[in-house]
Amino acid sequence: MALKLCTEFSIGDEARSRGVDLFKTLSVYNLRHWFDGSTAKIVLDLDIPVVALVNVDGYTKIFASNCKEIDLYVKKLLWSLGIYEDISSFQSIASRDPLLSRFSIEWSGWRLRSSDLWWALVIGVCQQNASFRQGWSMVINIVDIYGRVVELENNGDVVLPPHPGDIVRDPSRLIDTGVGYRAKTIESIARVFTEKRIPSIDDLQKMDSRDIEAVLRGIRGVGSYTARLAMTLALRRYELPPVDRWLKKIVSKVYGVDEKSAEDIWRDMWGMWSGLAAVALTIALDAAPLREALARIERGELLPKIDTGPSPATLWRYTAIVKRRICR
DNA sequence: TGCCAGGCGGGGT
DNA sequence: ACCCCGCATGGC
Repeated sequence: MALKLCTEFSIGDEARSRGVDLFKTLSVYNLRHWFDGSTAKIVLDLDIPVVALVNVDGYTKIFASNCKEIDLYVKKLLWSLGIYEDISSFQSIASRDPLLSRFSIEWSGWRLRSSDLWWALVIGVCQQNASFRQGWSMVINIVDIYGRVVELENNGDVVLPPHPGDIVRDPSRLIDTGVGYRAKTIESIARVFTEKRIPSIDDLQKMDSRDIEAVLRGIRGVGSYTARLAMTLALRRYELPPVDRWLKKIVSKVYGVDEKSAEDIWRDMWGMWSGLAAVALTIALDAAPLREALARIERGELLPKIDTGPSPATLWRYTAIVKRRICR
């Protein structure tokens, strides 16, 4: 399959005038498949498909098989980069926070780059009961095994994350990705999406956060953490934070509260930005495992490092972060 | 080597 | 409303 070049333009001025740092925005939580240090490949629609090439200088090309809805794609690109997201109130809360004040200044240009809802759920499931490294190695393996390469007119090619239909068609290969018992969950999510047993993104966006969470939790294997992470990553809905053991322990330690009330404290502090703040903290601490994260907080090391091995900020530099299983 | 890790659901109380 | 356990896999 080949996609046509529909349009090219620059978002550089727009990004600059809104204080958006495109390198940070494009590189964080990205993979080698979709970022090489200067250009990001952003999948705007997995069904059609639609792909944008965005350079860190802002120069952008949009590719699709059908260029009719180009205005919609441009809008979606700007939305997915968070260009128009006014995070000033997030930054003002962060400036008074012991964990994120430094991050919010040094990384003020970072915006969360949103992804497809189905894919965000897969990412969430891969983080369940696993370390950062293990979780992201699962994601990479899934792309390597199920991803589909499409050509971009005169601009090389791109590997698309698997379409849910690809998983439904042949779930057996999930075993080779190292997801273990999570395979069942990934498969049931894929089925929900292919059978359209879930409201459209537009309909979900009209719903209350609690209701969206309930819809996502209706999928077996998707609990509150995964549902909320997906809402954060795919819908830019941050009012319900994904609280895992990691965040719970850090919050209870740093703010001196019971682990049971960690979520309440976090939501009281961050309000509508709770989910974004949770993701920001993983960046600031390089997603270090709990013990190490607590030690870093103790030492006041609250900015991402570049030499700590795979981390949210450097993930894109790695092709594989753990050894791939040799298939029989 | 045997734990254990950014969850989850099912079963207990 | 809690608490507790098993669960695939890979890292240490």
